Amino acid sequence: MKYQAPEIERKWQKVWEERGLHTTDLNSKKTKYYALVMFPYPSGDKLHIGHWYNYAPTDSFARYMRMRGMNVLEPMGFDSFGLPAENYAIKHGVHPKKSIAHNIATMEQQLKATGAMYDWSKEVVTSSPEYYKWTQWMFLQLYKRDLAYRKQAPVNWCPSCQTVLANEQVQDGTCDRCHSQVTKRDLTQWFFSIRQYGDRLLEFGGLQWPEKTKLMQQNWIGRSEGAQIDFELEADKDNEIRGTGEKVTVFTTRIDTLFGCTYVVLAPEHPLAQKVATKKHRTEVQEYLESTRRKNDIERSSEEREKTGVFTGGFAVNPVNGEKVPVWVADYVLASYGTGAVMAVPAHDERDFAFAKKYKLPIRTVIKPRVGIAKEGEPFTENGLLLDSGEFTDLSSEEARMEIVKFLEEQKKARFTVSYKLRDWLISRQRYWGAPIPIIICPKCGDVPVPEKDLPVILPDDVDFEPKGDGKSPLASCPEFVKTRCPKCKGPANREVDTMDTFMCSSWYFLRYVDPQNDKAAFDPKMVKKWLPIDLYVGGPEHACMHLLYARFFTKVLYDAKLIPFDEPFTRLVHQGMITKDGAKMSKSKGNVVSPDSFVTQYGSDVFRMYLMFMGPFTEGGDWNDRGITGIARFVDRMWTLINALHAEKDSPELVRELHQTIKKVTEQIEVFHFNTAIASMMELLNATTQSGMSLKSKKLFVQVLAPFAPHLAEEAWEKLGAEFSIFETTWPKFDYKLLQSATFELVVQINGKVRAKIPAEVGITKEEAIEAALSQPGVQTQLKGKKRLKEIFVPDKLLNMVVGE
RNA sequence: GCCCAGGUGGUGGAAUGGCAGACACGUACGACUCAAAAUCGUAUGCCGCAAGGCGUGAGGGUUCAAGUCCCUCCCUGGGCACCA
Repeated sequence: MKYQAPEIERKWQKVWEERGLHTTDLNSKKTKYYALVMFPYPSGDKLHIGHWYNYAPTDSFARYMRMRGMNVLEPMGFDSFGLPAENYAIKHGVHPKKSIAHNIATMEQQLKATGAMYDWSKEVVTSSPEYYKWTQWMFLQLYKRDLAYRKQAPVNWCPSCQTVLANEQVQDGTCDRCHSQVTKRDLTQWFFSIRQYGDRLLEFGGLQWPEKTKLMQQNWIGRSEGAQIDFELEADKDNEIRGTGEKVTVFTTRIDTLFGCTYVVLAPEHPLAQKVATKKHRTEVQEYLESTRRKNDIERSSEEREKTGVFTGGFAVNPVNGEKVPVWVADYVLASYGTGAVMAVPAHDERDFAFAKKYKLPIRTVIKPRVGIAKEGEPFTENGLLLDSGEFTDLSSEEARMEIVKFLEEQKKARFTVSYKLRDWLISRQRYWGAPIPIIICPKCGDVPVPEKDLPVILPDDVDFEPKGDGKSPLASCPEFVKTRCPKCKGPANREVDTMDTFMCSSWYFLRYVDPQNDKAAFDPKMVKKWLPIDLYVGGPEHACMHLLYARFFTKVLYDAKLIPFDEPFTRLVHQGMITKDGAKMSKSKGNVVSPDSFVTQYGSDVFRMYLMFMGPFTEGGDWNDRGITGIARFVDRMWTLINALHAEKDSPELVRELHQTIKKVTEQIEVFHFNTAIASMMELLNATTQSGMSLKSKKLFVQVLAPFAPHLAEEAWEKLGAEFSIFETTWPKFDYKLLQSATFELVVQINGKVRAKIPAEVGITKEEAIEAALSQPGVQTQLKGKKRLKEIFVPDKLLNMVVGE
């Protein structure tokens, strides 16, 4: 009798829904377990293999936790604002509101067909006014805490998406959505001060996160300890510095090399770059500043490109020895990092060295290796001992870094500081499909936040949302939206027309799931206290330095505002791997997309999900292969045959041992997301029953263990075996250590580390007995002929290694 | 360039320092069948008729014993990239 997957799956999905099996009672006294997957954005209208690969195994884990007695919450929702949804709408000539409603409806049906136990009563859709009202409220909380500010700055601009991008959304100088080259624009934009949280975001105490992800965030935050040093600018009758007492502050991590500084470099955007230029050099400097402004990031940071720069004519004074050094402007110095100015030490820095060589600037060695000598013709960039450095000579780099700063600190010419690569989070977007920024710009009062009682600031429907290439938000062309009154002075004012980065929506959605219908608050603090932080969060590693960082930032801000009692949102984080086709990422443009639908129709969702889990370790992903799925299909059919076969009277001790080994293995492997080996052990157990069959009692245990992996099959089998609905309300089987023990084992006999015999032996035999047994083996005897026995290594109940020599 | 992760049969992959290749795909042969498919059974790392030998990217080392630990190098994937 073949297992009829489609019918049976439909049957149980209906029963589960009717009986409300997947509706989590948030007020239950049972221990809570919050299992969450990163919610999808409904930009296409279908679930692809990546969704399945992410969601199905996570659901299996959640089902397992449920059987472990936890009150599991597994919610689902849609991240429906943003560029992908908007671009889809533009392409299909539909209003995004319509297209996402359609796509969500389709995806909901497909998600239900996976058989996952999502609690749809807690669904969240971020583009609904009921939701984005609170996203805007979040903005106001940050604003209140002085963590949101508007500033004119050079920002990343994607000419194709017609919007600015956060630093995190630029990859290799291109837009992470459309891969167009990103250019720079000077715009006034809203930022969040995530940099202020740099140090706290570096802490991962107690979090079960992949080391790799923590490292990626640490590298992205890029904390460096160093010092700022002030170089006074030499007054020159020819420049604008004269009489102003201006100074250049540089940032360095290598204060120990200060005596080797032979020039100072300003970034082209540095405010002093023009001022310091003398009359003679002014034209040249101006031209250089112009030319760098025209270049994009790629051109500016290209490795092959030679460094360029110009001498300003100005000089700065090295505070440690009063030496006058020339001031240059060069675009190898970044305006956005440190102070936008550096002291150049060509002898001990690769970049300064290359620049000094090109422009024939002096190179002065002030650090020597502790042992040996430095290589000729290249900079020595490691720590060492100081040379020709006045009273600091002979100190180690480490000591000198402390001493020199202390010395200059007394004269107020230096101080210890910390720099971060992390930049503040730019959240303004010049696009239509997002939550409007709740700010009113009043000609009298300036930026005024929209009062909380006036939220949400509704995104108008009737707007020509297609970008017109003027770099302005489409909302700017909607006077009904723009024209408003200032909440303070009641005079006429304009609304901010930019919308918020979608990452704002996803930075707090996990709080909303536990109280999704609340129209008085973003969430009920009692519910959040009970249900968060999230026990398990599963999603792709590509979010390491975006969503995951932003969500941590938001959580810390809400914690500081005493709105929530925890400051880390995700206790355990797991990344799924990527499914490829012929080694390549699946994409519509490559035409190598594998659709789950036909496989689900043919084999059922149980088989499909189990195959995805069986392919390899969950975190590794893998290459899709049509053929392998038959292995799982056979397993399911044979399982079904076993269920329906006559129950054996009694199981052999070996089969009982095998059963308990399987329970143990599956339990252990599921905990660490090694679903592939868990399934393999169930296959072994099934293989062991082909001759003997299985007793009813054992079958039930077997089916329970299988349940998280093949929920429909298990529920049907549970019924077939005469047990009461639902298998998911039963308790996960325990394995019995006593039953795992065997009276005999196979003694492995090695000679000089090579296996020469395997002897059945009784558990607990002594070394002497083992040697005796080994010597009786003909194979061992041949190997020992003419050799001297030197010693034996005996591993009880496992192995005997005989070491022999001539 | 820097920082991670990884390299195991024809394929996906498995192995707390203790039998390399579990489990599965594929392949071959057999059973069933008029036949095919499906199913079931047997075999399947490589060389060799065999005894045996060789095998976890390469080369060294530690150890009674190394896929696993250490060193050097090569390759693949991911992240960062003029961050001073």
